[in-house]
Amino acid sequence: MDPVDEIQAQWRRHRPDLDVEAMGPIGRLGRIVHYLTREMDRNLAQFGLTAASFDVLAPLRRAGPPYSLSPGDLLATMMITSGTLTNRIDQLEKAGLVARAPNPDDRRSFLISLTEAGFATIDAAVTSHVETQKRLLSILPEEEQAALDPLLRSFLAGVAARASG
Amino acid sequence: MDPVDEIQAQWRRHRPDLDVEAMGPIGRLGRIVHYLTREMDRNLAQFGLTAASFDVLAPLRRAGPPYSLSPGDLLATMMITSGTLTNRIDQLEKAGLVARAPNPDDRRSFLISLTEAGFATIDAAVTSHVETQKRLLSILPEEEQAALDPLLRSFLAGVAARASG
DNA sequence: TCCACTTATCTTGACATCAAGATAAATCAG
DNA sequence: CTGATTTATCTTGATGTCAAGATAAGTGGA
Repeated sequence: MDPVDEIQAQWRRHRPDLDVEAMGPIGRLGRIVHYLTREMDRNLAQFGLTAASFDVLAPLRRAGPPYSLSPGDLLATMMITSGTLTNRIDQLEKAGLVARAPNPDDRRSFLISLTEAGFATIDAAVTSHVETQKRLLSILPEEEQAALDPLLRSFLAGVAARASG
Repeated sequence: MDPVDEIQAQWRRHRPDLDVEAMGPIGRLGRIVHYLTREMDRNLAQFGLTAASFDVLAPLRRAGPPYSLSPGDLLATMMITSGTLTNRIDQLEKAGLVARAPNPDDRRSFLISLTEAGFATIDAAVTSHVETQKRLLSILPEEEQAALDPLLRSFLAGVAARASG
């Protein structure tokens, strides 16, 4: 009886007409992600970053030289609204981790680039970040990790297909 | 190559020293939950609820008669801070879905109860909510659902043990 | 060329959340 | 019984997010 089982049991007692089967896996997914997120956030905080700022710096870093992308490029990878991204870039610009420059290809747009400080920060943070992820995933025995990933792949593919197309 | 694979491939090219294996399953978990959450939120919105308000009303409903709990009882089930809960209860009270009454057992505390309107709202919402969950989970073929849940159970148990004890 | 339409980004206003601290009541040791 | 500590909830101030709309520049057909 994990906490999700308890919740299902309560519903079964007080709303026996409901089919609460799906609540099990979906509830567990949510809780797992909640805990993982909290740990990853704690780790990033050591570098002065939040998940939000990490998610802007990381695409710039992994894009390779010259470490610059337009807000639109960033948005495409990020499941947030444009206003949120504007705000995140503002904060990172104030912190000196990125710089805005005019986009020579499109005067409506900008190029957001890592500064030297931004490069150093994301490089150190991502090194620690992947170690944290490895540690968190290793909570699950290796055979179970191996069994889990194909299922997540399948689920994500289905869910994304339904969301976008 | 799903979007998470693309991100890993970029890191491997530009930071070949990193072990980005764990990013795969952890990234997929996050994205799956993001999509599921969005769908569930949309469904709840039809009842004038958010995930936040649902998460207060639901424990009251499944507690059974007299459908009342203290803020502390609610907090224990809810992974949020006390200030957030205060605010949620304030909103629900304004909306007429719950009522605050003094707690006869402890004068520091209150009893939060479903009003008639609150009861009707959560009863309709949860009926639709479990149907939505069932529909979302059925994106995954049944054998894969059956394989997934034990893995999530194991992962949640490990992660929760690490978080709390 | 010109106008309508689309695209890229930013702005505004409302709201939910958290961390930290305040308040008040309960508990417990002596 | 008293003072110190703990517990339960609320308050405050800062921040991040979104939805909707504004602004400005690019695009394409007549």
